[in-house]
Amino acid sequence: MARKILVTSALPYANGSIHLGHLVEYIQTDIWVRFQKMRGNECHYVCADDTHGTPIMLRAEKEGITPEQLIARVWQEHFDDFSAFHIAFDNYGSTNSGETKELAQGIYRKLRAEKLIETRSIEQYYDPVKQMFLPDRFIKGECPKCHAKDQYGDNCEVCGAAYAPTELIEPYSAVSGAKPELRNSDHYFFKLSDPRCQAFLRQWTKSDTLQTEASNKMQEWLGAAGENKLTDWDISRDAPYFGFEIPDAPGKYFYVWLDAPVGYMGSFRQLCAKQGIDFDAFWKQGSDAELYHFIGKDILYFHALFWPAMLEHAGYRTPTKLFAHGFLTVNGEKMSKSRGTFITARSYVEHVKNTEYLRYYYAAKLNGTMEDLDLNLDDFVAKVNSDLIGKYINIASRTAGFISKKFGGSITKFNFTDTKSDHVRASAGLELWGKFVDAESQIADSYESRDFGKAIREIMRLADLANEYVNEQAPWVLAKQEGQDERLQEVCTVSLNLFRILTLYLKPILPKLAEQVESFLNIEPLIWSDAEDFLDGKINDYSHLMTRLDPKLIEAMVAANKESLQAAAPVQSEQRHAAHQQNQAKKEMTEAEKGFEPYISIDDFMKVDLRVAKIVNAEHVEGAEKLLKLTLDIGEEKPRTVFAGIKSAYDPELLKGRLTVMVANLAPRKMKFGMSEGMVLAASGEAPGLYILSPDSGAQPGMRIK
RNA sequence: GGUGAUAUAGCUCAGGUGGUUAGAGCGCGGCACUCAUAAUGCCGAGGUCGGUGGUUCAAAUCCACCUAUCACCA
Repeated sequence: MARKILVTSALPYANGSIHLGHLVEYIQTDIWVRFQKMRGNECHYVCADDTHGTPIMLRAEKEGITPEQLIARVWQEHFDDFSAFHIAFDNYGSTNSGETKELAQGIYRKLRAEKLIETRSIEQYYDPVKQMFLPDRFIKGECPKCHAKDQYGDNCEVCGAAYAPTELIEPYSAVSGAKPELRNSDHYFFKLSDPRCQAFLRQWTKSDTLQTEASNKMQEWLGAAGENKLTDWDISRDAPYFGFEIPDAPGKYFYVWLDAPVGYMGSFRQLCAKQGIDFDAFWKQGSDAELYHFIGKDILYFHALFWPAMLEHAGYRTPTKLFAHGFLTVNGEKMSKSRGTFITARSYVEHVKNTEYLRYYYAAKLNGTMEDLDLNLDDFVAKVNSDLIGKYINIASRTAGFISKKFGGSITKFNFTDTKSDHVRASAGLELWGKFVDAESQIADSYESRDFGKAIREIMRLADLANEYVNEQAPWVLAKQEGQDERLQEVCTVSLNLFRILTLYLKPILPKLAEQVESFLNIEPLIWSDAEDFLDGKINDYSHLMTRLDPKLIEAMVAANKESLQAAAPVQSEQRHAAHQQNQAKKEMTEAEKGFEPYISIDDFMKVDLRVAKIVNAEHVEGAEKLLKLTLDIGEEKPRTVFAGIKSAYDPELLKGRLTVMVANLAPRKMKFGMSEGMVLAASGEAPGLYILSPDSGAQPGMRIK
């Protein structure tokens, strides 16, 4: 029975171009969807542009257009990019749609009725000139840690420190340049801390909906039962904001991350209207349809916590599974504008043109886990050329000519239900053909579990066998011999049938090429259940199906992306920025470390009780990555126990008996491995290396340092 | 600082539950072939399976520690 499946990819933000990193996900999803469709399942693939939020509003303003104009333009760009890579959405919508608005507001109303919405006054920076509240990324100032100028409000790009915007020194608005002031405003919160949400999520995240790695991470975020690690989620933003107004809350808008996933539903609703699909059959609670979200591991938080909690308590079904993938690296490193490896989809299309090369390479590397995926450009060229052209295409290329030239396009008519009869000469071929057919279920399993790399390894193994077969049969020899025509025709026919099955297996990855092959072989569009079919009738003349990838094209593409360095749009993803705000409340409470004061008084210094300490014992701590457990004698009756993060630099055996310096009046701190009653001082800097202090000879344990 | 993941030939990667000389593709060297828009086949060289220590008759595979990279959290 055909499965009913709804699939989504994450919504790209309408503030930037699609790049090769994005494409990992869309290509992965598209391959999976095409596979499901070839299998005869009812599978719908929807996506949309994510269009709301302050960045969109401000960018439109900067360009002198309305947000609607901006998102319409970007929508077209995104859509064109996806089309070029053969990403076949059944509907590509926008979160700025009537459908999404209605659904988002409906979900909100239900959550409110469930008493899961709460208002609370929060204080945040306000731009008095622009008259708007400022998101962290739009506040700049001096880093409180390293004092680098012009750093963003959430973290410092120079020293990497994370902090709250209120900690910035001399903050200013990145929008107007004005000095921001703290103001209060009522915000709406989704009560994720509610016991109902906690209980639901605890169960949901463990119920086989996530990859095991992802599930483990979720348990970390959820904490142990009763730990109440989840904080409420701030879902409102104050006007002016480009988004949907919150019902019964004038001037308040849904935070962009509230309506982004609802965009999946909105886009699907559009598809339902177009094709007469029953929306509720897919979304009502208890639906027997399958729902899968392909996402990057960076947005797991939203999809595994907020989203299912929203759906559950608004009366909808929750996702069947989340498929998270890793990030893309290029040549083993993060994509970099200065190295020219931050490559946009458009730039790839302009330089390389054939997008199926990339689909193939990504497929070869995808395995269904959250591991990062490396696009090694040299390997890319080598793999595409040898696998696709050298092995696969070559099978057709080296045999089709004989069929055209000698037999006018006619292939041998085998009766394959009768393989035992008189086809002795072709038996080697038939046996091989049987192997190809038998590989079907294993390849299907690999596709189903998103281990495309495994599928490709198997397919290429078969392609190798096909080439061996051609070599053994040597059709070029047969062609020169008298009276061997029938055999020649059979060998080429078998070869082309092998090629046909390989094409079928590769079709989810190479849909365009498969179409060309179908037209060359003069057959109907291949579907999965056709694996056992055999060519029948005439084929068309072979014309080259795919040419080798010239490494010069890659070089030119990298060079071109280097040049556009200046035009760099912010790489920072909206997701990260959004995820960050989630931790904001907690961070402010814990009052992160302040930057250094220019001067402190001697009294301030005297507050620190520094003592010479003798290390009487030092040992490894089981389960600790970086800690050593030290026992320190500072002349007290009982030695102190201190955990120090110096494992990387010191062998505990060699520390025993040494004198060092400790802070004796640091408040004791309970650590996972026990109570730490002070701290040992050590020097470290940018360079690797860690150095504890030693007093000059003669110092005695317990001496005060002042 | 904490947690987790990864580390296998020059490159990219496979290697359920520990068990004969550790695999593939590409690249490289040699040979063969010439049908195929230089594409194929055969043979070969290349690895202390990140390091150290341990468990075991036996470890790439299990354990501990160390190192490096990445991610998440603080």
